[in-house]
Amino acid sequence: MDELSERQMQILQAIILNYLETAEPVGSRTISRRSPLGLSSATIRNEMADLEELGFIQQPHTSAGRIPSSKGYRLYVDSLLQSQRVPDEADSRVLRAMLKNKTHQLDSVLKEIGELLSVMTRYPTVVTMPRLNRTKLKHLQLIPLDEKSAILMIVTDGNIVRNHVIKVARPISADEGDRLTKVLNKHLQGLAMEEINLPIIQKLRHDLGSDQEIVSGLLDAIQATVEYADDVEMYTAGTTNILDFPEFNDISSARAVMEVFHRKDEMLAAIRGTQTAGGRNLRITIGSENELAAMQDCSVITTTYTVGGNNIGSISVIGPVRMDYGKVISTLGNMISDFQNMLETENSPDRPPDSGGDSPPDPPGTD
Amino acid sequence: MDELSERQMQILQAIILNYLETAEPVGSRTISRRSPLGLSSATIRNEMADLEELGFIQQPHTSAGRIPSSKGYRLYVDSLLQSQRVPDEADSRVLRAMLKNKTHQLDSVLKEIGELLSVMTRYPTVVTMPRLNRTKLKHLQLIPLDEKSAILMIVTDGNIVRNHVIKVARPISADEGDRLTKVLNKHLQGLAMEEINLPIIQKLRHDLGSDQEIVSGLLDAIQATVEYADDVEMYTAGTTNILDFPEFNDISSARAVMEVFHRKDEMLAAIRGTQTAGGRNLRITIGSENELAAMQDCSVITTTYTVGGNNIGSISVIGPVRMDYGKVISTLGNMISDFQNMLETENSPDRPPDSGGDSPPDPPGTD
DNA sequence: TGTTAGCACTCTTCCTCGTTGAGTGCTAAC
DNA sequence: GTTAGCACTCAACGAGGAAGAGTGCTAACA
Repeated sequence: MDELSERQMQILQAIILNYLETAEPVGSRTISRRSPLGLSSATIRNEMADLEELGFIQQPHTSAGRIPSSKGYRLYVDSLLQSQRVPDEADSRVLRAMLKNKTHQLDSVLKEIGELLSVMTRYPTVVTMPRLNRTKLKHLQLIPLDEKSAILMIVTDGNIVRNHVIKVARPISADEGDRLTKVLNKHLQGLAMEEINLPIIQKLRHDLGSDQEIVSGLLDAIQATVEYADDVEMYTAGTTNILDFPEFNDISSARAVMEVFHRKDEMLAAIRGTQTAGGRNLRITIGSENELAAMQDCSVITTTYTVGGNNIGSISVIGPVRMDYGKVISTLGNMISDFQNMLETENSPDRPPDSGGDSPPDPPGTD
Repeated sequence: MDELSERQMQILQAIILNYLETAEPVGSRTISRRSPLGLSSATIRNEMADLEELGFIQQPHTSAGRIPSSKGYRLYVDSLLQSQRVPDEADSRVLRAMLKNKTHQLDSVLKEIGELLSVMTRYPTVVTMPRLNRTKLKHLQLIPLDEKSAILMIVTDGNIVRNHVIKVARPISADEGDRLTKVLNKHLQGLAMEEINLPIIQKLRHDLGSDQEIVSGLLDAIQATVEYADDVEMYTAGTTNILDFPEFNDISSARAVMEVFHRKDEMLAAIRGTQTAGGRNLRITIGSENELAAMQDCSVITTTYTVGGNNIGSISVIGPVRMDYGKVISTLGNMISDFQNMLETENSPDRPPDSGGDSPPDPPGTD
């Protein structure tokens, strides 16, 4: 019942390919002419009726051609995922050139990746910064600035840096800054953000000692960072690309989709909700598989990266359901492995960060 | 010739007010009925013919009512600007509450202001961060991080902080870090970014001395900051609000305008191109006064703020030409003066940093 | 039994065309 | 200077009809 015959698969595939191209319902005659099956339109019609009954395609109205359903796309995409991905050398080169020129600021690199990806695929993209709350604190430093302010700098694993300007009641001397820096590091270094709790803060407050006004400013800044770490930073790029597609040709749907793109919480939920595909670091949600009503006409392809072990962020491409899955899967797959490569050569061994990333870390999915 | 009679002014105003409300061409009968002038539609028609000849209103087609031209709006707006602005206490309170909760990070405050403004006015907003290239360097610090990296922190006037993670060929000791920090500050402190030139760099390189590999990493980071300072950071908020308005009801214009909103260079040009209105810190560009073709159906209202003297950024509201100028002018005007106030009390006299972190602004997505 | 030709039928899309109504400009009267 | 009246214009709307794409079904064929 769930098994399709070889011929049905071919017809389904033909319908999907044609529909991806034209955005118009596909008729039996078109398939009959275009596909190498050599069957008459009448035969195709019979098969189509079966495919429709099985839920793989649907008819917008009687006497129109067929369009793939989410279930149909799903089958298509899953079979696509099994095929071997071919690294695109041109794309890779563009990315590497970009990465090379960048200073090693993770957030700006990620922004660029989002932009690049949206230019390469012509779809909107969303990238999220690594979540900081599971990240270990690597270094803290208090830097006296002038009579009334100082900076608390917090560096986490993966060299992500956060600053807080603190107002201080009286000037802090360089020596005092060093002393406070030492105490801070002694208590907090190596802890994950989410491990910082009240008892630790209490002990810290005690050890920091004397000047309550300065100490509470410090603690406030730390607390702000910890709270902020729960938040996820997100960047979108190329959102207007979605308006290229005829399925968003009417204002109301265009509006709805643009609004979702800019609403952070919903966007994050949509990305997080993507289903894990067996084995590979690629999650795909197709059309009605999206929970969000406004996203039912979109598909989301998401991949994740890790920095310094376990704190992860994501890179997603969003397109109409009728998107070019093959292209996006390979482009995104190549990009993420290049990027992850960079992160790793960057963060551990001491090799010049130039090494050509030839083999992607994740082998093609089995099952 | 350029002088309008009192009656003409009243009619023009009536046309504009009606059009702002309905977005439909205004007929003579409407004015005759609605306005307190007590004139028949025929008389209004005669006056309208004159106003049209003078260029203040126009007809979309024969036998339609009149709509204001950019020239008409300009007259209206200029007269509006002369009237006294009434501070809106409610708005002010919202802003102050927001500013209070924020830590003193200029960029996040500005982002919030943009969001807030777009919620309050229901129009898209654009804020730009202060340009750094005229900003004086206040402090530099080199912080050794681990065996392979260090952080160069650069603080400018107005306490804007930039970090660069630098890869180093060998570990830097704390003492060496301090020494390099001292040299950096000696040469660069007090300079404006744009004043950093080759001779200064050369002297700096000489004084930094010994280890060429480390020094060149440092210099690269400084150069990157200087280059970056030329760039302007920009945030947009509420862009989809523009789609509420019937003038962007067709996809092509909606698309065009959304695209401009996300194209940084064009957006900055549009903001910079706004004309200065006499005396006040408010610049308004109306419809066809915009250079950019895609912006001819929009009006831009811009105001500027200054941080630490002369480095300035801007806050803009963008709406359809048919926007509620009165409301935006007063909202934006109030907001900028509150904000500027905050910046000044922040940067000179000493008040304790009022910490009131009770509720984070946006909780991450649930479930 | 699977495949195909033929045919009647269903819908959408597009064009045309008349109607309606808002609004104008002009003229003549007040 | 103001107003009533009237002929005229033009966009918007909807009905009606033709065109065309595509279907399902039936009957014939290999």
